[in-house]
Amino acid sequence: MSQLKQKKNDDFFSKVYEVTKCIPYGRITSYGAIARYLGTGRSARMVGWALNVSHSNQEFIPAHRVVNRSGLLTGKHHFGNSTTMKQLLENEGIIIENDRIINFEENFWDPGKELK
DNA sequence: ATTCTGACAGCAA
DNA sequence: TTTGCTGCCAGAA
Repeated sequence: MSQLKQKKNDDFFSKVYEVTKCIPYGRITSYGAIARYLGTGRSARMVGWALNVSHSNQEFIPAHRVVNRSGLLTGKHHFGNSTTMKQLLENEGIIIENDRIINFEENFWDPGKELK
């Protein structure tokens, strides 16, 4: 099955998926937090990139729980409809206004702190 | 092989 | 204060 194309366990991406899937219900985190947890440090962009390809993953990635450090739903447009991400988060008890999470710090979930 | 982009973050002016 | 530029790493053209 063309495993030749498969990288070595997706290394970086697999970690991003794992952490993202570990985000508890009603919790949210930031790209930088995940990137920092992965050890990539400031390459938070890669986290977003990984989530971008997360659609290729058969597993459901709660990418809607991942936002930028400002709590802004930057990638909402990637959920099909711009309102999908907002609906999902609100469904989990996250308060969103103007595509921004109001209780961001309250429900913030730090992988490096929670998972460790 | 080189160049550009990308769901960010940090720092400078 | 706000605005904008650079830096980060990895993948696609």
